[in-house]
Amino acid sequence: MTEQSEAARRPLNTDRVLRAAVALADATGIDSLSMRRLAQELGVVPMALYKHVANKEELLDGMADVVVGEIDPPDPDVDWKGAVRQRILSARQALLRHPWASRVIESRTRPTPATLAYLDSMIGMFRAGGLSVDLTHHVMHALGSRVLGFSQELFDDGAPGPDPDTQAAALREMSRRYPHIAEVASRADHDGRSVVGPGCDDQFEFEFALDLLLDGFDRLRRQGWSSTTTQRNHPRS
Amino acid sequence: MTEQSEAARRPLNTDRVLRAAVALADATGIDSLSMRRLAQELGVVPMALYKHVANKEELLDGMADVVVGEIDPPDPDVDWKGAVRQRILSARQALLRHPWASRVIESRTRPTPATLAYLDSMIGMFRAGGLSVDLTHHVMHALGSRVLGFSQELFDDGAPGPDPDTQAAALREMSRRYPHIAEVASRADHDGRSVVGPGCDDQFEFEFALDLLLDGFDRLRRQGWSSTTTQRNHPRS
DNA sequence: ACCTGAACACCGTTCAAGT
DNA sequence: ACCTGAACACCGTTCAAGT
Repeated sequence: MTEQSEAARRPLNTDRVLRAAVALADATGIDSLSMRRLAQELGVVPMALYKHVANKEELLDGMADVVVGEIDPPDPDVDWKGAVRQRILSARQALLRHPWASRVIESRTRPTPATLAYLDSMIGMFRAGGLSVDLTHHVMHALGSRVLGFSQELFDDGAPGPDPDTQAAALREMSRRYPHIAEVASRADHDGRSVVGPGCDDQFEFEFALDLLLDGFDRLRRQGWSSTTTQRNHPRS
Repeated sequence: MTEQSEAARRPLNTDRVLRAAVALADATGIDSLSMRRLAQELGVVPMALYKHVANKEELLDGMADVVVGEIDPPDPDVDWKGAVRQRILSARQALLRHPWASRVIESRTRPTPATLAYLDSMIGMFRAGGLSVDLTHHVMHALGSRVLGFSQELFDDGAPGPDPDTQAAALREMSRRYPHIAEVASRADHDGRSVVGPGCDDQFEFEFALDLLLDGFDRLRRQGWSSTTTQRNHPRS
């Protein structure tokens, strides 16, 4: 499209690569985003990209972080439920602005820094609202794909992992940077087993959310709920 | 792997192609499933596959249907809530057996026949349970990714669509085959506008489910809910 | 009429040769 | 030391040539 305009001659950096990739995916779809096409868009030889991103997966990681970074910070002047509600709706808007983003975020096998920061902050909102660590944990699972357009369970399955020492160091570093995630992750369950690591009983988490919804449906059924009696904040356009 | 064993010499048909594709994806992951690799597995030249599937997208459609076809039918001897619960947990198991399936199903731009049949039957369960057409509609949206591991909203955005006549004929055929879907899809909203087609207010549906969950969380918080007091049907293995 | 090998237009990434 | 063109090992799909 833009074939090496003057602007494209500026020296490359990771940020410029990422923003160009996001713009290209927005304009032409994620399927036509290739390293070669992106390089061409930047007026650069394909190999030049590999100095700023290790490979395509890392490019996609960075793109995911750009989108997650667009989510509004929490509003401190609202009660916890309202603040969580606003924030999740803001996340939804970010994903709607970049239709490719849900799929890219879902396909990440490791959480990216911006995603971790977002989750940490979200957990902090529940904790500040008075939810226990235990309840907050299951609540985060229950929101699941709703909180970001992806299921956290995808983050569990993974590579063999490094030796115990580096793992412990990584955990300390993680606790420092994301204290709320650490608090939830290190809770002990009622058997006394510590549940850092493999951790979550996915079947339990799935049923927790499923039953919350089914119970809610049943309550509405008994009340004779109808959408016509519900106020719509955002009328159909 | 198997290089044209005797079994592979049997004449090809769509079913055998699909089952081989599912087996290959199960064994080696969806990323290494290519037309060429699949052909090799079947002891066949790549072009031979194109007599049984039009292209790779159609292959993926067929694979999605194989997985959806594995979901158990509803149990007629259980109340609606229990039956829906069982069925969704069965869907979850099917997806867990084929880790690639969620992503493939999510990436379909058009619903496949088995998916439509599953959704139709699921809607029928809610209707039989006494939920109104209106409530059932929003309930299906609320379950969203939970009902199948994908967000139905993905089905909305799409191609230009054929001329009105064929469209009307397709709608009649659809009503005959999937009566419950038709009933929900053709409901009139309170403005009197008929909402076949573009139809759903996604923002409303998203908030409907979000608020059901948030209200549920708040209720549990007030009750001092703890996971240790909750019976786990499926203890951690 | 059917089948298929070769070819086309792409990929992501490696690597050795050039400056 | 840095940069990059060519090459490698793949893709999905078309198409014309062979039977």
